[in-house]
Amino acid sequence: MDVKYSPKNIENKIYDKWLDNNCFSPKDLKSNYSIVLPPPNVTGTLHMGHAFQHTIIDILIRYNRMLGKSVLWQPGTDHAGIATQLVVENNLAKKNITRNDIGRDKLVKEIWKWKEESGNTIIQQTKRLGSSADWSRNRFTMDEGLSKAVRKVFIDLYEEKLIYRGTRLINWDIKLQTAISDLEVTNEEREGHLYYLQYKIKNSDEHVVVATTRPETLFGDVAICINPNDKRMNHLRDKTAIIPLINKEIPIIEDEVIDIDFGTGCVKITPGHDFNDFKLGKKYNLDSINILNKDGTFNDNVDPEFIGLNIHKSRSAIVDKLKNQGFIEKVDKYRVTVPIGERSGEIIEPLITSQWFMNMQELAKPAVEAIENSTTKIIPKNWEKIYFNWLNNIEDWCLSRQIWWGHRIPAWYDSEGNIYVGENESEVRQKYKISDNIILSQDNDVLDTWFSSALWPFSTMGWPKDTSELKKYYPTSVLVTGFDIIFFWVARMMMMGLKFLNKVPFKMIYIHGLVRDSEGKKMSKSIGNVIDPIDIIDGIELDALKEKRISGMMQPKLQEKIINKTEKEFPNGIKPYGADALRFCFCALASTGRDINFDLQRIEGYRNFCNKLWNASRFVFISTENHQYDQKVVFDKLSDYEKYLMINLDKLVTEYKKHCTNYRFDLMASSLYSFIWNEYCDWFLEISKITENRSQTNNLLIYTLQIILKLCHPIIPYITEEIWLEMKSRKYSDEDILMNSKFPSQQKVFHDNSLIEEIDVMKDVVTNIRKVRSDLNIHPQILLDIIIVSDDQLFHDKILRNHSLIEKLAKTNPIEYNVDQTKLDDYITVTLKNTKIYLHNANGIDTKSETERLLRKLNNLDDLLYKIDTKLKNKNFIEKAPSEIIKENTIKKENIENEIKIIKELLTKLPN
RNA sequence: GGGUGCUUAGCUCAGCUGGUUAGAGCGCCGCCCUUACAAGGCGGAGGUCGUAAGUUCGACUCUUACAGUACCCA
Repeated sequence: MDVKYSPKNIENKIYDKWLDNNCFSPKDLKSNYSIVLPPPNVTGTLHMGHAFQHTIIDILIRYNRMLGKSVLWQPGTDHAGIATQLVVENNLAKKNITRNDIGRDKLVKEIWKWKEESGNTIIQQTKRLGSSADWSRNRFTMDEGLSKAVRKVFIDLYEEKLIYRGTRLINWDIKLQTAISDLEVTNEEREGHLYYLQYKIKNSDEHVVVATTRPETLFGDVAICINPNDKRMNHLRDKTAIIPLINKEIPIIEDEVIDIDFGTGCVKITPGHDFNDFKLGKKYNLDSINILNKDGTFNDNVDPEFIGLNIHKSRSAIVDKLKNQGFIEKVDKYRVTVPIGERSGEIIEPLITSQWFMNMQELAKPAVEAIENSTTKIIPKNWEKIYFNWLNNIEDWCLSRQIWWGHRIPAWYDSEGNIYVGENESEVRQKYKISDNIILSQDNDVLDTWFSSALWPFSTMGWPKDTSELKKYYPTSVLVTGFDIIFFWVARMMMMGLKFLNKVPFKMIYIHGLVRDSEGKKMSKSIGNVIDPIDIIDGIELDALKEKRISGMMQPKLQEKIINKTEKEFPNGIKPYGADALRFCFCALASTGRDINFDLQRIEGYRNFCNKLWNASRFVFISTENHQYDQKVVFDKLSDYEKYLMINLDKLVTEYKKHCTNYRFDLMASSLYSFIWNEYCDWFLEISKITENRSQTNNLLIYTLQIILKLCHPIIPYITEEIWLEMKSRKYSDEDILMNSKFPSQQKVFHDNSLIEEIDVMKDVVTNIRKVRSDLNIHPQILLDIIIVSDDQLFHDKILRNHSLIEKLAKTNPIEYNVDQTKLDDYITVTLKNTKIYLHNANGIDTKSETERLLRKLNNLDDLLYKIDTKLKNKNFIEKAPSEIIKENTIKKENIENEIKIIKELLTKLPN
């Protein structure tokens, strides 16, 4: 083993070793465990969220593998329809080529080419994290098998009339010229205006004033609506209004949904361009008038002056014209909510078009029930509410997208517009008995990307074929994913799994939080606070980091801001911490599903932990040179401390398992951390240096290290595997590869409480002596003269039995006991319950600081005593509290009083 | 507007079904280069647990209100 721990030198080597030994593919064993990876976009690069997710999944996977299960971790990528097409289109645009120049087939070919070249970036990066997914089974949502599954689901649902074609209002992205689902639209609040428009009343001099944030849609108005309870509006009942500019007559209708307090209490109804109005329009059987072309320009349903102009750009022109003709009463400033397309960043227009939809209500029911009756459990439980809330108010899903990259809808039309759905054209002709001379053309649209992801848990396992994988690994054990895709993905997988396999896709859904920056801000390119996990693993120089963060950033102002921020936060760039430290860090931060504020300082601590483990291992190997290792540990023969260690080691295994099954990775990490650092290293390794039974202690050093390595392996696989190599080469283990080794079983050791107490006393005595040494500034090398006086025989015996440990660990001369106390005037004292520890004042001890120390302690004890005393004097407490608690407090009080007495006595003895 | 979290040491977070002298890591202070590790050792300081009421013998923990904050939905 290298003297220095350097992750760079071991990680790639170890990963290759695992690959060479085919460690990632499932073995054929009795019990099964499986996880499907949420497939990242092919266009994506690894970010902290992925790294966090992979860490958690890999911990579960490696742990269960070591428990002796057949474990499948199914990886893959998602074709990400719009995003991927955009990437390739943008590349073409650099060569001044548009998609229409080359046509559908060629564009799709280009995208496949891009996918082959660049689509694996994220997979390659992922491997750096140590992820032990079965890469040989890597799937892509547009693979032939998965596409087959998509077609089957579409056809089956169509035949059940759960998928249908309909004309209705959908979210239309003007820039991308495609429909998008409501989930892909985010609502942003922006500074805007509320326009008060006057509509003339027919056959009258009156007018009605309508408040609207979108005056330009008035060409599509079909009614004006008032609240029937609004007395101010009585004169308007049953009247007809006239749309300004185009002078079209529209009725005034009444409905209670109208908010009397908004604007004037009158609202214009534009069913063709507003979702609420669309519903109202249906209710009152009103027409829907579309005023837009697909590119967002006005069609000929508007004032001729505006035909062909972009709707967003012509608002001010329309407002001007209205103003000039006196139709605008006033304009107020107003916060408006604007729908924005997630992909394009453009304002989304509600538009009436013909699309494919999936009827969700029926499919949602079993998905709700599965959670209700705990067939699938969600952890943390509070996400269930969100899940229910969405599924219980679900709207039909708009499936079709007007793009070219994706699963083309398996529907064909004849010249009369009849629809035929089937596997392919010839199958359709056969199925519907269509003769060859009738021309059929396939639907031009593709399916929403999430359609194929919804089938992921079973399409990756070969469905619709009845495969052995499905039998073995479906339902999967757990889904590990972020809350942001509960709707997009998790709920839809539940629906599809239940519909087509009659079984939930996973038994458990573990929802993890978002990884944010150290200030709790979302990591985003535009804020410039993104950290690339690879940079944490390999390290990065400041200049390179700055360059990376501003690349592709157009605004110089933003660039400057990001550069300043980066220089401030990482004045020396980022050091290479290695994948293990990153993983341990994520593990330790994965508490109860809340977001993680990622602080680099924290990772440093875990890199140090890896270093500690490395050096402790080196120490073990150095001390056990030429040792004949015996796997059997005979508990009875061990020294008291060693027994104590074994009991605690066993406790650690138990806790670890508990935490892992409860998905409390933070607790898992901290119990490992504290045992290894605070017990194994701080006490055992030190005690081992002064052992009286070298061979037995050596054996235990190795034994404990082996278990520690196994427990650590799921979290920090690289370093543990590397250390294991040494274990193996010294013939301390038969197990070749740590990752394939057997998880430690709990040992049947004695649970000896008095032993635990005894060692705790020993530690207490040592710590107290060290405390005084430090307080009094005595050099660590000087051996102290110690006298121990105890009123408590039991306590005294415990100390006596461990005297040699105390002497060596606290660096003292042989301890004396119960000497004549009158001789102790020039000693200072530490109290420990009923016991006094005297240190000889031979080294010019600073009595002033000693007095201060004692007074400080006395103060604390006084406070404590007061608290307990008031409690015990409270009648109600004595009457109502359980006797155990009262007893506990009484004993506590006695101890404190005793201690106070001793300290006071000491203070009087101290020379001033 | 509706909903859901969060608020504990300078920072990032634990604290299970109410009874602990309220914990950890990092940071900070002091001493020490002791032959596994200075990416280290030993020791220390630091908190009226967001505010206010309530339930209770007893509240960081339960209830309510309020404040701040974050996110989701409309």
